[in-house]
Amino acid sequence: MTKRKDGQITRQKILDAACDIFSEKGFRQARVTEICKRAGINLAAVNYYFGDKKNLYVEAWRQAMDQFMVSDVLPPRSLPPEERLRQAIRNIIQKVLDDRTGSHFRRIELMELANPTGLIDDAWRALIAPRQEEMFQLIRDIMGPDVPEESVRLCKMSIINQCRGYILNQKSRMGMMGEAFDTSTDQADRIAEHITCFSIAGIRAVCSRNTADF
Amino acid sequence: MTKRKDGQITRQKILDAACDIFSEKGFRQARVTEICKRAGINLAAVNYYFGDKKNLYVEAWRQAMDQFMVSDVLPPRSLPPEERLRQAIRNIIQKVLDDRTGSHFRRIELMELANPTGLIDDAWRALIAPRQEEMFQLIRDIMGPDVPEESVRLCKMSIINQCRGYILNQKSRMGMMGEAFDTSTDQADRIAEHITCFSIAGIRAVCSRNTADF
Amino acid sequence: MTKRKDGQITRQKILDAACDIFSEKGFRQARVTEICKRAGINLAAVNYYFGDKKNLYVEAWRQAMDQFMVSDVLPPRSLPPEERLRQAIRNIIQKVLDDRTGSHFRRIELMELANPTGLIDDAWRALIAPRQEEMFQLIRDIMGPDVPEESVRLCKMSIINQCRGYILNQKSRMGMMGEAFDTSTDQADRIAEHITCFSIAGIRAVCSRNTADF
Amino acid sequence: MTKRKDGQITRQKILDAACDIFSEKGFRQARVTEICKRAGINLAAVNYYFGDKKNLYVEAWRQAMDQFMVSDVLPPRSLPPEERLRQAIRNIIQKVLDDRTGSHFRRIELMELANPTGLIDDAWRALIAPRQEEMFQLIRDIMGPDVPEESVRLCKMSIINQCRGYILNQKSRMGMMGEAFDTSTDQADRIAEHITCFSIAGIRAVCSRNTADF
DNA sequence: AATGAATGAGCCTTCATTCAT
DNA sequence: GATGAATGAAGGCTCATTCAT
Repeated sequence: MTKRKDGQITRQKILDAACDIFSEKGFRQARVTEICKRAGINLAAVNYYFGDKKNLYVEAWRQAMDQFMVSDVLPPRSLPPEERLRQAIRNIIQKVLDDRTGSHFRRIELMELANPTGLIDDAWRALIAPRQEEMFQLIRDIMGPDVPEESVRLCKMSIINQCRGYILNQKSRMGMMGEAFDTSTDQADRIAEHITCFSIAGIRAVCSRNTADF
Repeated sequence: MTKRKDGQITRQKILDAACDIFSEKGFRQARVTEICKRAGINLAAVNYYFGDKKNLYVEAWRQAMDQFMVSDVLPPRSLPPEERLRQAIRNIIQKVLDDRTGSHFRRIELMELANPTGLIDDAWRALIAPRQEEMFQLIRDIMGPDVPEESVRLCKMSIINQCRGYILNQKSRMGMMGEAFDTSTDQADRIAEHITCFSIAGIRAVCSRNTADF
Repeated sequence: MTKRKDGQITRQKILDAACDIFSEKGFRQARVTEICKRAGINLAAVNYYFGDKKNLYVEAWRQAMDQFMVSDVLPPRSLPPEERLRQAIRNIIQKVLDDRTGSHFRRIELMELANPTGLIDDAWRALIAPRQEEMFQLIRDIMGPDVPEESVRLCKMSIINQCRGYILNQKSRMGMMGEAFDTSTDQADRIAEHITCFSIAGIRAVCSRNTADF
Repeated sequence: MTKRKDGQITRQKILDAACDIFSEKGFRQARVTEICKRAGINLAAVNYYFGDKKNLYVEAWRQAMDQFMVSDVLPPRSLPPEERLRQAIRNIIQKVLDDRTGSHFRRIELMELANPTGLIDDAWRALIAPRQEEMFQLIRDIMGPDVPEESVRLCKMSIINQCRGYILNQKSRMGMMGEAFDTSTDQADRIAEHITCFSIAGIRAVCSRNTADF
């Protein structure tokens, strides 16, 4: 019994280390050796528990996704849509700027977008795509039913892309240009508030442009 | 036809192939073998012309940068700032969505942000950072002198990040969610127009929020 | 018999093969492939056990040094200095002419002198230089305190160089000029005796020349 | 006519550079590229003038040998043998310690002894071995006709090895142990004088030991 | 007479994976 | 349940050599 428990603990340590490394370097650049070293376990254990690197990646991604899902509660529909958007954005940004497990999901997602392996496409489509659909609906609620679908989609892209950008900024000194953003919680809130304010105005503008056009 | 060509031609073929592969896969994941195969030359020629992979990367990046710079004329300052922003965004988006050489620069930049090698930081700082400064000034012109610098920076980030996101979408089927954006010129213009409209409204909102604060 | 052995055994086999090859060909000209072939192991095992070629070289040198040190007991100080010199020279020559592990240390040292890598300078200074200092003292004991230091040093060089020369003779047919020295133990003793006799007389001559000068 | 002259000049430049590099690094560690760079000529010229690296080595060696021979006039036989030995040793040491062309021959010889290629064995046997025979005779003249041949040979080895050692000392900081020998002409004379004094005494000692033995 | 261009062979190293215990 | 040992495949780099002009 205790033995099994140890096994699960070891497995978990590998998974945690894998999340760290994969989110930091992406699938290909991550080294199995490095993951094992960080986990403090034997190199062969990866094969023992996960078969191969690819499967470890999928499992790590699944864990990151679960951790993300658990804490990613969308704001209650009773709130006005703008307020729901505000909370959603703050939620995203806080996790993006969180150096701990909070950013694993978003970082792996980004690495996968930048350098696709195709290994997690299916899981992504099954579990994450619906979330994006919720974001779509949220924006649709703000814009009203009359604007064409493409406009809603473009607004959704604008918001998601604004948030995603901050992942990159954490990874490279290049993006900074000496503008040392400090990523404290306070800063996260200021960024989130900015994106919210910026985007709500953007949405409204796109909205009225569309209605004006027709 | 001749077996020993001009040399500059061969060099150029290597460089072009390198731009393709590096922008597609990033420095580490790019294979010198693959670059040579695409260029139709011997593996050792890379050493002959460029010394090593690192230097080839730097040279490829330099070429991508030159190609980018040549066509990246900022709008004349005589135009009102909003119009200049519109043109600047269209310029960026068109090149981002251009499958040919136009997107090399932005793609390599993205790969470098996601997986920094540090090899091009210096060139980036020297040549690209000033461009970002111009974008900063452009937004400052729109916002006026009274808003705090952080607000201007955040707006700049919002715009750049909106544009950058479309590079990711080109690389992965994941981001699409079946929303097959066609990346024709027409589509590029629609996206650019959206970002412009969205962002100008965003900028103004942030602007008035700031002045209201004080 | 078993396919997976103790590991230390394999490590030792690599090390022994490395001593052979490195002492025969020097660092640069030695081929890791050849070492592995001689050790009967896979090429990648070098990386597994030693990291890289440089480190294997350092470890091989260390082993050669240890084997050398263990049997390199200086003659007891109770003996008259001439007798101590006689024993020291015999000790050196016997190991120089020993085709087995005995000559590894001196051969690698020679290769390093002829084609320095700099990889073993530190270990050399720490462990071997003091030995040379002992030889210096031994000669100083013979010469007495009045001769200038340079004379002692030159005598030390004369003795060491006489011994070293026989390493060269073993490596090339060129030096032989058809004078097939057989390197049997008997021959080693005759060479050692010659060098001793030759050198003691030389030392005394230098000694009296110096005292005559003053 | 002038063209041919240029050709000879180029050929000579290659040869001089080859002597430098080969004597410094030995055959295998010398790089054709480096030789050409030092000669200021095209890489392919080596093949044009010399066919391949091996032949260039042989030719470089031949030139070094010629330069050596020209200046290596043995002392006149009219002098007493000890004086002839003194001059011969000074001759060797001066050239050994000469950083310019003087040391090429001895250095290449040493590298060949330490790491034989076998490429110059024949030339060595034909031209150099006789010189060693002269040295043998010189020592024989000192020792007289009664000592066994092996004793003469061992004395010859003692002298040659004493001289050879100083080549190694110039190449590695290791051999020095902080005893910075300065290799000025003055120093060369002191070393030569030491070896002479040391060796003549040594020869005599061996001599009398032998006669005493019989 | 001379050279720029190009190549092939070989080397060291990395790394995921497999084997035997 | 877990691990130390070992390996094969592949990558980047070096370098002497060859080719065409």
